[in-house]
Amino acid sequence: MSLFGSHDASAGAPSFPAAASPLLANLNPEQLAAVTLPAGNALILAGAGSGKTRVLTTRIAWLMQTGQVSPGGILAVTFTNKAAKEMMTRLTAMLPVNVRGMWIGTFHGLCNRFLRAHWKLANLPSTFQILDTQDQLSAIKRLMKQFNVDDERFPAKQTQWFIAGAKEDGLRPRDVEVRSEDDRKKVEIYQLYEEQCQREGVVDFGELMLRSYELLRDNDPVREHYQRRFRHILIDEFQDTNRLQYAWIKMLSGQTVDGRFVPGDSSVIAVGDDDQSIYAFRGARVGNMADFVREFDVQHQIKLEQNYRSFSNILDSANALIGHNTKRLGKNLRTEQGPGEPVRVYEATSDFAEAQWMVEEMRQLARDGIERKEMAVLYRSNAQSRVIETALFNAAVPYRVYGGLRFFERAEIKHALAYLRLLENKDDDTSFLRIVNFPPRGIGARSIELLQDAARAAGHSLHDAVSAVGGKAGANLSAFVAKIDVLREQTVGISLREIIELVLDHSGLVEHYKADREGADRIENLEELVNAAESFVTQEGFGRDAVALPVDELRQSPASQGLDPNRPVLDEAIEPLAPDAETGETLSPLAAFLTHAALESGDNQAQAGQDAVQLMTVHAAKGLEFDCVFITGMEEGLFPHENSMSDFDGLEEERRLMYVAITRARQRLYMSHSQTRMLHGQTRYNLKSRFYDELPEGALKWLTPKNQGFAPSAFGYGGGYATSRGAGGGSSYGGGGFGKESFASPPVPPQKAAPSHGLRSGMQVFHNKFGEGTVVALEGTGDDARAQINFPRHGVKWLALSVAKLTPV
DNA sequence: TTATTGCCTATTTTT
DNA sequence: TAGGCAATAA
Repeated sequence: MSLFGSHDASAGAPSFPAAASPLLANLNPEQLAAVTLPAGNALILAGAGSGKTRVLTTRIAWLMQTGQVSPGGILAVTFTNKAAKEMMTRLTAMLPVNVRGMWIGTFHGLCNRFLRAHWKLANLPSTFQILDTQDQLSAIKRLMKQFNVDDERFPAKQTQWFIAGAKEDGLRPRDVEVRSEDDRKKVEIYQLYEEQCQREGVVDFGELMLRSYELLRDNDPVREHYQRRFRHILIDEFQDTNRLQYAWIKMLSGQTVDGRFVPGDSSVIAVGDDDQSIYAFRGARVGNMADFVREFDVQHQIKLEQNYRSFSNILDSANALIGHNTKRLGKNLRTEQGPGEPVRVYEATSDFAEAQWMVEEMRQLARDGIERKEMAVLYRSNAQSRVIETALFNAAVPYRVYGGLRFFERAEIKHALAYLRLLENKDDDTSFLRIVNFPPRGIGARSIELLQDAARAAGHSLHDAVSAVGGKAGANLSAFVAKIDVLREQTVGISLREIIELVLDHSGLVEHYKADREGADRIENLEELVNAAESFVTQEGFGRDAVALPVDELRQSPASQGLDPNRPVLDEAIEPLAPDAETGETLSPLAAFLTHAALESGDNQAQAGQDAVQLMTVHAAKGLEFDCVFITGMEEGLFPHENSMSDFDGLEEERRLMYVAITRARQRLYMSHSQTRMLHGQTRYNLKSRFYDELPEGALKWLTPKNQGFAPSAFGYGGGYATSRGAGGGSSYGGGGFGKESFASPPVPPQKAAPSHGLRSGMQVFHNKFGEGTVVALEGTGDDARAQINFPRHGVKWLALSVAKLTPV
């Protein structure tokens, strides 16, 4: 196996001369090698800021331009809709190709498209709806109530996690290993949930993947068709794939013979960065990268290590930090840019002071001509944003917080969508229940219970069981169902926009929110929904994701794609596979829009485009870059997060997270921590993050004196703090070429007296019964003071300091 | 049936 | 501290 490192990148000599295409201009040797890889499976290890997306799109364009594949022969998978869109935009800019007909999208988007085309074989109704996480949870809650499952013992959230996890591992209820009574119960609920979904014609996210995986697995003609068709498969963010996604890729690109996977004729290119794997907590398996190399008999591995984003002080910090991880494929970023500014480190006395300092620093940066949208504040957990927001708000600095509710997740939008979904699929009980009594129309819990009983008895959906309920409840319910049915009839033959306007008018939603004095925003959002639908119809040609491919598109000629017709296209001879076309080949605009809404939850904040400081979690920052980055809350227990500190893998993931945070910065990087912090309404005293110790001293500049950590002799606490700005501290600012240094408000001594117990997190203590342990967290003062201590032998415990006898070691 | 109070919990998140 | 959710009173 040849390893194309930085020095012998040309060993991956393209079979097509580089000069032949302007596409290949300005690629570095590694990038060029990756773009022009010969057919075969390959792994591209793409470091942060190494031009990964460019390589990926150029590869696709090059393959098509050189006639090695037609647009229909490409399968490109990304993790987010944003990435897919970006890829299509860039591709369009490179080649006059109809990207809409191409199979470029997220795993879920592509699976949806596949299932829409083969709904019958997949045993789904043609109108199947997609449950998002919220819908799934409420479906599970409903089911558990119906079957009287003890929700103390089996919290709905946990059950949801169990089901989603099983599906991600490709396990149906009968495949799940049962090792306890609780397991048995959970599997039983899983089974019931599946039956409920099937009855209602809905699929959750995991089901989209699993169902299409199984269809490929069990249906030879279908599998063989797609295997022949997708000659080039490219997967982005491979380190984030889960077991099922990996199995899905295998299914599309080879066979398993005698339990052993044998790669097929297609070329699979996996692009990823194990150092940026930060989603293990939700099922991502970095191990897929190593498995891929082994199982796909990878002949070519290329490392993209040239970084085009950051100065070397920043990169050196990132490299040094991630070097402390043991489980790595191995990679080192380098840059041709100079050292740049040092990484600035600041210790504040309180989270409030930390935010204050940051605001001042930002003002200075702004005066130096940095745009606010080029400044980002990163934090480990969302709760940390509050103080920062307050400080920014008080200083009248515009800011934008990422995270929180997205457009299609808002309650009013979900209500409106529920009406629309019910028009499309009357059996969707989740949607039915969401709106039977919203706006309130006198249908309470009792009526709904009656209806559910009737539905269960008759084996009907709630919609169909209404006639079986008598009395006043029945009358109300009938009125509701009649309203829906009338709406459905009225929507025939009118545009999507008109359908939505009709529903908004007749559902009473708008009226309801008008009566609410805080409903103005919600009405605005509902109006925005009309706009969203409108632009969906016009821009997206409704339903790139949702529409089953017209048969013709499967065999577009190169000429019709705007490509050079003289180039040989190798896969033209594939017989098209007709979609299950019973109800026509395309979905109605409404159905397509609903799919779009479920698969793409939309932006989380509308006021984009404004020049505002960007606030987000480190996770949310992945894939983004900024001129200036502040990493805040660099404290033990926060970053690394306390819940991750106990096990080795958890800590390594925290370190990767830190690595992601550092590599977001182009020019300037700040890190800060605080001596005290309000968390959950209590003051905590955290030690500064261990990650500081893993950074190269030479790349850092401490704006406040570097605290020596906590010397046992200073057990009386507070030793360093009040004086932390002491002699000569923090004032040695070299004014770099970046602008003037600023140091606005010096740290203020803590307002509150230091706690008398003198413990600090990170300290080693001794307990008579539990032995030696490490202080993880502290809270409260006086008699209420408690310490959370990790005892290697007894686990993590909270101890009241007024009771427990602890001695420092 | 609806409004209110009180309790509980509290990483990271895309599809 | 604050938000979400469920039991409780009107």
